[in-house]
Amino acid sequence: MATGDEILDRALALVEAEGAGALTMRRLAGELGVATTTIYWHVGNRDDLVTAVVRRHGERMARTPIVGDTPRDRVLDVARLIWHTSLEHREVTRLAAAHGASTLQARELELAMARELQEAGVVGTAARDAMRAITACVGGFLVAALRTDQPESLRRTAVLAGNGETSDAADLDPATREALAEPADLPALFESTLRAVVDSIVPADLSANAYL
Amino acid sequence: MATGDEILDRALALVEAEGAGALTMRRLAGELGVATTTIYWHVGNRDDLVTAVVRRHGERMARTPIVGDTPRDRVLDVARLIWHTSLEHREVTRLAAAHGASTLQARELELAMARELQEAGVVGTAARDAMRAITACVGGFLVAALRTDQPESLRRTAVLAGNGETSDAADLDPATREALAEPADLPALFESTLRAVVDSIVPADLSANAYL
DNA sequence: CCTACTCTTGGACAGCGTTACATGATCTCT
DNA sequence: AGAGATCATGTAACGCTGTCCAAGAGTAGG
Repeated sequence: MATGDEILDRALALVEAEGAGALTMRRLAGELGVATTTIYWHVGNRDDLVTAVVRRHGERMARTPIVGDTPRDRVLDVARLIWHTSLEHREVTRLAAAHGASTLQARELELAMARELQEAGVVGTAARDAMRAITACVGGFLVAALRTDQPESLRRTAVLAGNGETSDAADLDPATREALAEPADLPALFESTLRAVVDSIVPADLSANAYL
Repeated sequence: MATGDEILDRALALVEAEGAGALTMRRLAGELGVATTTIYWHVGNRDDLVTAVVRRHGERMARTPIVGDTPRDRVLDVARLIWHTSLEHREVTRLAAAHGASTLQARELELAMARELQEAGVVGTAARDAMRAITACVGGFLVAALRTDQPESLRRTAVLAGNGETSDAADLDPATREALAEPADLPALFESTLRAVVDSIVPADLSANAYL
């Protein structure tokens, strides 16, 4: 009746619809009209469940074609793709992050990035280091972006504006203080930072295949 | 008997000694030789507790003096300081991350960074954007570094090496495949990426105060 | 003395992941 | 066709979690 695939699909739908916190064994079982233990039989642990859900989602994420004229452009595109899809399915992203399985979520896309790097002439340990640096940045911006829909008190704007003891930031330029109190344009910031990082790895010269 | 400060100190010690997962209301109460409800009376929610613990730790983090000849060097130093101290107290970092309170943890140091940026001539929204970009990268590398002490199966090396279905990565250069299977030198990678990001914001020319 | 306030406690509630065990269904082999 | 193994599910419990309520101690002040 309830195959492993059905369970995973339902779990994914549940997460997307009601947030990562809604994925509990009992809840999922109820959703499927089945006993909790059935999930254990088919999928295993909750850890296994989450891992499987994240992996499945990661495979779906990688179905978007990668565009760009030069290999370097395509590397950038993969990074943007991770950023976009992760934000689009933010609840799954949150689940993956809480589980420490973000790498699993982006696995397919990271491999795609490795392929594009290879076309750009970056292979071996250099390719690995490039990927780690780029994905680290993407990940960092992602957690920053995901903090956007959090209780106000923990948002960067509130924390840095210095609620309560305002004395800390007293020696800052008023313009800076004011700027810190309102949110930044994270997508734009992501784009420019990403370019800086990629440039430091895949120089723009190489993008035209001049040296290949 | 049990003041709020004592509770927070004990909680912090507990987290540092036995990990973020050990911070439970009952456990902490037992540690203090006190009923669980006492914590609620003094500190409040568990959310409040974690927030307070992270904030307290954040204040302690900011006691290290910032060094560097030029403002730009000091910006770099603050970023490295966040990186170092967060790794040194990784359990608190983990707790903060799980709580979405990383900003709170690094608040004091981020403000210090704002001060150094100001000295480098970066103010207003430019300063805010610079901080966000830098801290996003630091945060990204941190979550990557913290993944190091995770169960093997979720580590990047294992995930990307493609356990199970090895077909996915088949079209990659063997050298790249091999490199992906073993860990990168994250601290070195962090350093170079950080420099790239900071350079894109605070040009090295400015570091000598030539334009100020 | 009695009241008011601060602090602490024990005991409960609902929810969580997980397991041992029993039950029925399905299939296979003789 | 009947016996037995395997698969698939259900019941009920264990220990853990955060949280809250009512009630009790202790200590001041009128």
